[in-house]
Amino acid sequence: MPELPEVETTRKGILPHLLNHRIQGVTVRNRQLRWPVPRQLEKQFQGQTITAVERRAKYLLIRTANGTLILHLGMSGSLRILPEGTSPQVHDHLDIVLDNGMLLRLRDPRRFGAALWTRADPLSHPRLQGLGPEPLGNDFNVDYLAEKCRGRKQSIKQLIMDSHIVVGVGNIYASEALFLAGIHPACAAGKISHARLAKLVEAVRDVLAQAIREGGTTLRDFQQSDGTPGYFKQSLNVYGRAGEACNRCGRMIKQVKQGQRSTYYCPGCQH
DNA sequence: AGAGGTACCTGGCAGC
DNA sequence: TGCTGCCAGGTACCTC
Repeated sequence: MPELPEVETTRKGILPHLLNHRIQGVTVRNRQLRWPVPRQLEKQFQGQTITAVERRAKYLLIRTANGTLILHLGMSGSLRILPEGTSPQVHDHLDIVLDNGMLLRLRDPRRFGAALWTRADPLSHPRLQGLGPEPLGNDFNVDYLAEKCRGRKQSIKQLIMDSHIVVGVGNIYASEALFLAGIHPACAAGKISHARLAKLVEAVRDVLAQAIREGGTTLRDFQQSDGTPGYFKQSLNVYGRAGEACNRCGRMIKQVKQGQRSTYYCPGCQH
Protein backbone atom coordinates (compact mmCIF):
# COMPACT_ATOMS: atom_id res chain seq x y z
CA MET A 1 0.00 0.00 0.00
CA PRO A 2 2.07 2.89 1.19
CA GLU A 3 4.79 4.89 -0.38
CA LEU A 4 6.24 7.97 1.25
CA PRO A 5 3.18 10.23 0.70
CA GLU A 6 0.87 7.64 2.23
CA VAL A 7 3.17 7.22 5.24
CA GLU A 8 3.45 10.99 5.66
CA THR A 9 -0.34 11.35 5.36
CA THR A 10 -0.70 8.70 8.05
CA ARG A 11 1.82 10.46 10.28
CA LYS A 12 -0.01 13.77 10.04
CA GLY A 13 -3.31 12.07 10.72
CA ILE A 14 -2.26 10.23 13.86
CA LEU A 15 -0.02 12.95 15.30
CA PRO A 16 -2.64 15.06 17.13
CA HIS A 17 -4.16 11.97 18.73
CA LEU A 18 -0.80 10.71 20.02
CA LEU A 19 1.36 13.68 20.93
CA ASN A 20 1.72 14.23 24.70
CA HIS A 21 -0.65 11.36 25.41
CA ARG A 22 0.16 8.51 27.75
CA ILE A 23 0.08 4.89 26.62
CA GLN A 24 -2.31 2.94 28.78
CA GLY A 25 -2.00 -0.41 27.11
CA VAL A 26 -0.38 -2.34 24.30
CA THR A 27 -2.08 -5.37 22.74
CA VAL A 28 -0.22 -7.58 20.30
CA ARG A 29 -2.55 -10.11 18.65
CA ASN A 30 -0.05 -11.42 16.11
CA ARG A 31 3.69 -11.12 16.63
CA GLN A 32 4.50 -12.63 13.24
CA LEU A 33 5.00 -9.57 11.12
CA ARG A 34 8.06 -9.19 8.90
CA TRP A 35 10.12 -9.65 12.04
CA PRO A 36 8.62 -10.89 15.29
CA VAL A 37 7.23 -8.02 17.36
CA PRO A 38 9.67 -7.79 20.28
CA ARG A 39 8.42 -9.05 23.64
CA GLN A 40 9.79 -6.00 25.50
CA LEU A 41 7.41 -3.72 23.61
CA GLU A 42 4.44 -4.15 25.93
CA LYS A 43 6.39 -3.65 29.14
CA GLN A 44 8.65 -0.83 28.01
CA PHE A 45 6.17 1.21 25.92
CA GLN A 46 3.26 1.00 28.34
CA GLY A 47 2.97 3.95 30.73
CA GLN A 48 5.16 6.16 28.57
CA THR A 49 4.19 9.54 27.15
CA ILE A 50 4.57 10.12 23.41
CA THR A 51 6.98 12.98 22.78
CA ALA A 52 7.15 12.93 18.96
CA VAL A 53 5.74 11.19 15.89
CA GLU A 54 8.30 11.36 13.11
CA ARG A 55 9.00 9.74 9.77
CA ARG A 56 12.26 8.51 8.28
CA ALA A 57 11.89 6.97 4.82
CA LYS A 58 8.72 4.86 5.09
CA TYR A 59 9.24 4.18 8.79
CA LEU A 60 7.18 5.94 11.46
CA LEU A 61 8.95 6.71 14.71
CA ILE A 62 6.79 7.03 17.81
CA ARG A 63 9.10 8.41 20.45
CA THR A 64 8.96 8.31 24.23
CA ALA A 65 11.55 9.01 26.91
CA ASN A 66 12.01 5.26 27.35
CA GLY A 67 12.42 4.26 23.71
CA THR A 68 10.91 4.42 20.24
CA LEU A 69 8.31 2.31 18.48
CA ILE A 70 9.34 1.91 14.84
CA LEU A 71 6.48 1.05 12.50
CA HIS A 72 6.57 0.06 8.84
CA LEU A 73 3.38 -0.51 6.85
CA GLY A 74 4.86 -2.86 4.24
CA MET A 75 2.62 -3.39 1.22
CA SER A 76 -0.75 -3.61 2.93
CA GLY A 77 -0.46 -1.96 6.34
CA SER A 78 -2.58 0.89 7.64
CA LEU A 79 -2.99 2.76 10.92
CA ARG A 80 -6.32 3.98 12.24
CA ILE A 81 -7.36 6.05 15.22
CA LEU A 82 -10.47 4.45 16.75
CA PRO A 83 -12.47 4.72 19.97
CA GLU A 84 -11.19 2.40 22.67
CA GLY A 85 -13.25 -0.79 22.69
CA THR A 86 -13.70 -1.00 18.90
CA SER A 87 -13.73 -4.70 18.03
CA PRO A 88 -10.64 -5.89 16.16
CA GLN A 89 -10.93 -7.63 12.79
CA VAL A 90 -8.85 -10.49 11.42
CA HIS A 91 -5.76 -8.57 10.38
CA ASP A 92 -5.65 -6.08 13.24
CA HIS A 93 -2.35 -7.14 14.79
CA LEU A 94 -1.44 -4.34 17.19
CA ASP A 95 -3.32 -1.82 19.36
CA ILE A 96 -1.83 1.08 21.32
CA VAL A 97 -4.43 2.29 23.83
CA LEU A 98 -4.13 5.95 24.77
CA ASP A 99 -5.26 8.00 27.76
CA ASN A 100 -7.78 9.97 25.64
CA GLY A 101 -10.20 7.12 25.05
CA MET A 102 -8.75 6.36 21.62
CA LEU A 103 -6.50 3.65 20.28
CA LEU A 104 -4.00 3.40 17.47
CA ARG A 105 -4.60 0.20 15.50
CA LEU A 106 -2.25 -1.46 13.01
CA ARG A 107 -3.93 -3.55 10.32
CA ASP A 108 -1.74 -5.45 7.88
CA PRO A 109 -3.25 -8.35 5.91
CA ARG A 110 -0.02 -9.40 4.19
CA ARG A 111 2.16 -8.89 7.27
CA PHE A 112 5.05 -7.40 5.31
CA GLY A 113 5.04 -4.55 7.78
CA ALA A 114 6.95 -4.28 11.03
CA ALA A 115 6.69 -3.09 14.62
CA LEU A 116 10.12 -2.74 16.20
CA TRP A 117 11.24 -1.32 19.49
CA THR A 118 14.50 0.36 20.36
CA ARG A 119 15.76 2.17 23.44
CA ALA A 120 18.67 3.62 21.48
CA ASP A 121 18.66 6.27 18.76
CA PRO A 122 16.17 4.89 16.20
CA LEU A 123 18.12 6.46 13.33
CA SER A 124 21.00 4.11 14.11
CA HIS A 125 18.75 1.05 14.20
CA PRO A 126 20.00 -1.59 11.72
CA ARG A 127 16.88 -1.10 9.59
CA LEU A 128 17.35 2.67 9.33
CA GLN A 129 21.08 3.22 9.17
CA GLY A 130 22.42 3.07 5.65
CA LEU A 131 19.25 4.46 4.10
CA GLY A 132 19.69 7.10 1.42
CA PRO A 133 18.63 10.75 1.79
CA GLU A 134 15.05 11.94 2.08
CA PRO A 135 13.76 12.89 -1.38
CA LEU A 136 12.31 16.18 -0.12
CA GLY A 137 15.48 17.19 1.71
CA ASN A 138 18.50 19.12 0.46
CA ASP A 139 20.79 16.08 0.39
CA PHE A 140 18.86 14.70 -2.56
CA ASN A 141 20.09 16.89 -5.41
CA VAL A 142 21.39 16.49 -8.93
CA ASP A 143 25.06 16.28 -7.96
CA TYR A 144 24.30 13.50 -5.50
CA LEU A 145 22.14 11.59 -7.98
CA ALA A 146 24.67 11.97 -10.81
CA GLU A 147 27.36 10.56 -8.53
CA LYS A 148 25.18 7.55 -7.73
CA CYS A 149 24.28 6.97 -11.38
CA ARG A 150 27.81 7.15 -12.70
CA GLY A 151 28.82 3.93 -14.45
CA ARG A 152 25.59 2.16 -13.50
CA LYS A 153 23.93 -0.06 -16.10
CA GLN A 154 20.87 -0.59 -13.93
CA SER A 155 17.67 0.96 -15.25
CA ILE A 156 16.91 4.41 -13.86
CA LYS A 157 13.55 3.23 -12.54
CA GLN A 158 15.09 0.49 -10.45
CA LEU A 159 17.83 2.82 -9.27
CA ILE A 160 15.48 5.49 -7.92
CA MET A 161 13.47 2.78 -6.14
CA ASP A 162 16.60 1.61 -4.29
CA SER A 163 16.37 2.92 -0.72
CA HIS A 164 20.15 3.07 -0.46
CA ILE A 165 20.09 5.71 -3.22
CA VAL A 166 17.04 7.69 -2.13
CA VAL A 167 14.21 6.65 0.18
CA GLY A 168 10.48 6.81 -0.29
CA VAL A 169 10.18 6.39 -4.06
CA GLY A 170 7.99 3.34 -4.58
CA ASN A 171 6.46 1.76 -7.63
CA ILE A 172 3.75 4.34 -8.27
CA TYR A 173 5.79 7.49 -7.90
CA ALA A 174 8.84 6.08 -9.71
CA SER A 175 6.72 5.70 -12.86
CA GLU A 176 5.09 9.09 -12.31
CA ALA A 177 8.36 10.96 -11.72
CA LEU A 178 9.96 9.46 -14.82
CA PHE A 179 6.96 10.55 -16.87
CA LEU A 180 7.22 14.12 -15.57
CA ALA A 181 10.95 14.14 -16.34
CA GLY A 182 10.44 12.67 -19.83
CA ILE A 183 12.86 9.82 -19.14
CA HIS A 184 12.28 6.25 -20.35
CA PRO A 185 12.17 3.93 -17.30
CA ALA A 186 14.49 1.33 -18.87
CA CYS A 187 17.21 3.86 -19.64
CA ALA A 188 20.55 2.88 -18.09
CA ALA A 189 21.15 5.20 -15.13
CA GLY A 190 24.73 5.92 -16.14
CA LYS A 191 23.76 7.17 -19.59
CA ILE A 192 21.47 10.00 -18.53
CA SER A 193 22.76 13.56 -18.85
CA HIS A 194 23.23 15.85 -15.87
CA ALA A 195 20.48 18.14 -17.18
CA ARG A 196 17.98 15.30 -17.41
CA LEU A 197 18.90 14.04 -13.95
CA ALA A 198 18.23 17.56 -12.67
CA LYS A 199 14.76 17.30 -14.18
CA LEU A 200 14.29 13.94 -12.50
CA VAL A 201 15.23 15.27 -9.08
CA GLU A 202 12.64 18.02 -9.47
CA ALA A 203 10.06 15.54 -10.75
CA VAL A 204 10.56 13.21 -7.77
CA ARG A 205 10.17 16.13 -5.37
CA ASP A 206 7.16 17.55 -7.19
CA VAL A 207 5.26 14.29 -7.47
CA LEU A 208 5.83 13.36 -3.83
CA ALA A 209 5.01 16.83 -2.54
CA GLN A 210 1.81 16.99 -4.58
CA ALA A 211 0.77 13.50 -3.46
CA ILE A 212 1.29 14.51 0.18
CA ARG A 213 -0.88 17.60 -0.36
CA GLU A 214 -3.62 15.41 -1.79
CA GLY A 215 -3.51 12.83 0.99
CA GLY A 216 -1.73 10.05 -0.90
CA THR A 217 -2.96 7.67 -3.57
CA THR A 218 -5.83 5.30 -2.94
CA LEU A 219 -5.74 2.41 -5.43
CA ARG A 220 -7.66 -0.28 -3.61
CA ASP A 221 -7.28 -0.12 0.12
CA PHE A 222 -5.29 2.87 1.29
CA GLN A 223 -7.13 4.97 3.86
CA GLN A 224 -5.97 7.95 5.82
CA SER A 225 -6.02 7.47 9.58
CA ASP A 226 -9.59 8.79 9.75
CA GLY A 227 -10.78 6.36 7.07
CA THR A 228 -10.99 8.75 4.12
CA PRO A 229 -9.19 7.87 0.87
CA GLY A 230 -6.30 9.81 -0.71
CA TYR A 231 -7.04 11.85 -3.79
CA PHE A 232 -3.80 11.67 -5.77
CA LYS A 233 -5.15 8.87 -7.97
CA GLN A 234 -6.86 11.57 -10.02
CA SER A 235 -3.45 13.06 -10.77
CA LEU A 236 -1.73 9.89 -11.97
CA ASN A 237 -0.46 10.29 -15.52
CA VAL A 238 0.74 6.76 -16.22
CA TYR A 239 0.51 4.39 -13.23
CA GLY A 240 -2.27 1.85 -13.75
CA ARG A 241 -3.26 3.45 -17.07
CA ALA A 242 -1.95 0.86 -19.56
CA GLY A 243 -3.85 1.07 -22.84
CA GLU A 244 -5.26 4.52 -22.08
CA ALA A 245 -4.27 7.70 -23.88
CA CYS A 246 -1.42 9.84 -22.57
CA ASN A 247 -2.73 13.08 -21.05
CA ARG A 248 0.00 15.01 -22.80
CA CYS A 249 0.49 13.50 -26.27
CA GLY A 250 -2.42 11.09 -26.71
CA ARG A 251 -0.33 8.01 -27.40
CA MET A 252 -1.16 4.77 -25.64
CA ILE A 253 0.41 4.21 -22.20
CA LYS A 254 2.51 1.05 -22.08
CA GLN A 255 3.10 -1.43 -19.27
CA VAL A 256 6.28 -3.48 -18.93
CA LYS A 257 7.95 -5.55 -16.19
CA GLN A 258 11.16 -4.41 -14.56
CA GLY A 259 12.53 -6.54 -11.74
CA GLN A 260 9.16 -8.28 -11.33
CA ARG A 261 7.36 -4.95 -10.86
CA SER A 262 5.02 -3.27 -13.30
CA THR A 263 6.26 -0.07 -14.90
CA TYR A 264 4.04 2.32 -16.84
CA TYR A 265 5.28 4.90 -19.31
CA CYS A 266 4.34 6.90 -22.37
CA PRO A 267 6.38 5.94 -25.46
CA GLY A 268 5.67 9.38 -26.93
CA CYS A 269 6.83 11.49 -23.98
CA GLN A 270 9.62 9.40 -22.47
CA HIS A 271 12.97 8.65 -24.12
C1' DA B 1 30.46 -3.95 -6.22
C1' DG B 2 26.66 -4.53 -8.97
C1' DA B 3 22.79 -6.91 -10.91
C1' DG B 4 19.28 -10.21 -10.80
C1' DG B 5 16.21 -13.38 -8.66
C1' DT B 6 13.55 -15.14 -4.62
C1' DA B 7 11.22 -14.93 -0.44
C1' DC B 8 7.87 -13.36 2.91
C1' DC B 9 1.90 -13.26 3.10
C1' DT B 10 -3.12 -12.58 2.09
C1' DG B 11 -6.90 -11.13 -0.82
C1' DG B 12 -9.12 -9.86 -5.08
C1' DC B 13 -10.07 -10.77 -9.60
C1' DA B 14 -10.17 -12.95 -14.34
C1' DG B 15 -10.71 -17.04 -16.68
C1' DC B 16 -12.06 -21.61 -17.11
C1' DT C 1 -20.02 -22.31 -7.66
C1' DG C 2 -15.40 -23.17 -7.23
C1' DC C 3 -10.94 -23.94 -8.67
C1' DT C 4 -6.25 -21.95 -10.52
C1' DG C 5 -3.16 -18.57 -11.55
C1' DC C 6 -1.86 -14.03 -11.51
C1' DC C 7 -1.55 -9.51 -9.59
C1' DA C 8 -0.79 -6.03 -5.77
C1' DG C 9 1.61 0.30 -3.04
C1' DG C 10 8.01 -3.17 0.10
C1' DT C 11 12.40 -4.71 1.09
C1' DA C 12 15.90 -8.12 2.91
C1' DC C 13 18.73 -11.58 1.48
C1' DC C 14 20.69 -14.89 -1.59
C1' DT C 15 23.65 -16.04 -5.65
C1' DC C 16 26.36 -15.13 -9.76
